[in-house]
Amino acid sequence: MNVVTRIAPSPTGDPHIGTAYIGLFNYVFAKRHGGRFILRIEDTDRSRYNALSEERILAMMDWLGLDPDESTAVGGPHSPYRQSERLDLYREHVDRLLKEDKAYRAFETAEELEEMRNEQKRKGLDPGYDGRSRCLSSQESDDRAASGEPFVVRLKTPLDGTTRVVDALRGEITFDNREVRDVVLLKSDGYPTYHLAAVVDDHLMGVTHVIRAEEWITSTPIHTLLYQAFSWETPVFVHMPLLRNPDETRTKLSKRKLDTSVDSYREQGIIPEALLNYLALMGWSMPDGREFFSLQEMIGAFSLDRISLGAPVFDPKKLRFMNAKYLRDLIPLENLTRRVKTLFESAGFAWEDDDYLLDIVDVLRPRVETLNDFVAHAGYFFEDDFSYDDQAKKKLASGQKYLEDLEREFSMLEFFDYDSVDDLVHDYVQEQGVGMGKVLQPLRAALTGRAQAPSVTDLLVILGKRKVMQRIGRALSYINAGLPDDKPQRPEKAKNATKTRHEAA
RNA sequence: GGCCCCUUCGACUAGCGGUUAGGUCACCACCCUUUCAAGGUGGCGGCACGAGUUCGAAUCUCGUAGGGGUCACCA
Repeated sequence: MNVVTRIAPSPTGDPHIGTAYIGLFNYVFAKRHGGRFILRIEDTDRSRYNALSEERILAMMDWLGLDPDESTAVGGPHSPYRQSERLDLYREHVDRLLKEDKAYRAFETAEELEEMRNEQKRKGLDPGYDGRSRCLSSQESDDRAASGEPFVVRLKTPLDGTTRVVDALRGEITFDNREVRDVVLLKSDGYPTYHLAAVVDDHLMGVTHVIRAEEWITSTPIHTLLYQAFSWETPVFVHMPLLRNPDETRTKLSKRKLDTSVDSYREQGIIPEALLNYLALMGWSMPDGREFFSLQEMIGAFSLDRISLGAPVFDPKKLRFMNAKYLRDLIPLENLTRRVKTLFESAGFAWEDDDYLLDIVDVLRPRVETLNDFVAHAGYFFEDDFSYDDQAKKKLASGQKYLEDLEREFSMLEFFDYDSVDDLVHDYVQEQGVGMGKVLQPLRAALTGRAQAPSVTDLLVILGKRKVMQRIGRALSYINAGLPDDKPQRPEKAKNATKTRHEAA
């Protein structure tokens, strides 16, 4: 079987985590079977339509590396891939259902429907369209439509019996047809609803496997009935468990409870490899239990029977952990440095030699969780006029003598390579007869303005003799000036703080 | 509320009749250590409940409870 899957996002706002999640599984399933993966834009809701959204969804997929074989961007044999451009197709199919008496026009206004629901509520009945327009004669229906009266087209669902749907993960699910309402297929504005558009497009585009979120299970009988009405073969339905909010409610992922925008994770410095890997773990596991694997490895090992049906809670903490693991262990240094370089550039950092970056990234990577952390931690590698934080000041206060000695010692050191520097420092500490920390912590503070930073030897070597001498000198004059408080007491804003920081230098 | 789906440590999960119920995150302790990390070792902690099937159930069946989804001219 030639497998075809699709993802059908609605362009209504920020690219959603859930779209990435379902996209991943559709992509992987298709690739696993040598099939095609389609991205179709479901823009049939004009009221929620967001013009920028489609582009951002495409960009998200591109960033994740889930490249569709067919889409609004790359085209394909079933163009167009934007539902708003396929209106004639839906109209055509609705006409067919109308002609075959499998659907009917309904002329109720929004107010009438509202009233109907209120009455149902009063009587304690289940709410839902009661089929009141079913009995309209075709003559009356045609006349009223011809006269320009607005109408919708509804599916004529069976009044009794059951509809069986098969979910590949759950088996057969049976619905009583009385539970299935005469849903709207075509809205009064001429746009199709999801039900009609998805079924028509999935069929026309040759979709063989519909992998979507669990929330669609209860509308699957509608789709099954539609396939039957058209005498089309139904695709295989696979309903993935719904991602849940990390709070106590356990409701489906919502932007009010969690940041669900993929763009936002990207901006935070989460890398696509990590996000994809984390999402893969939501409901699926590798046969060998490995938790870290690439998209390619997932494709190589994927099977539906390893999907678990429990509702997975999206845990940003573990996502960050996985991201950190990728940054420190899994991404090759050169590759990582390329990505960090861009961020350093936009942070306004300047450097002469890219090898400098390689060293910085190398020592910083065990200490970061996101790409952005590199920028937050690397300032002192690029700026000489940094301020000293409170802890650093304390270290400096107790280190004047050592810094003076080391300034002298370093100045006499001819080769500033790792071994020479390391030997010098160790010899010096030894001859002082004190703990390493006594000496190295003030030195670290002098070099970085912080009490927490990478190994001092690494810092010395990476910064190089010139900067080391300059920074020790600067720290000594700062100590001599009595460690002035470089933070203004006045509660004014950042502008002043920056200015004062420079003055402190 | 009706209907539908789901149920193993706090979270993600392995398990597919016989296991001291395994791993990962988080948390805690210890080790390493010039700080912070990283790393190493260990710990805490779970089969929702009740019947039944079986020599034997986390695993199969039924029921109960709990959670979620869905009941739009939104997807």
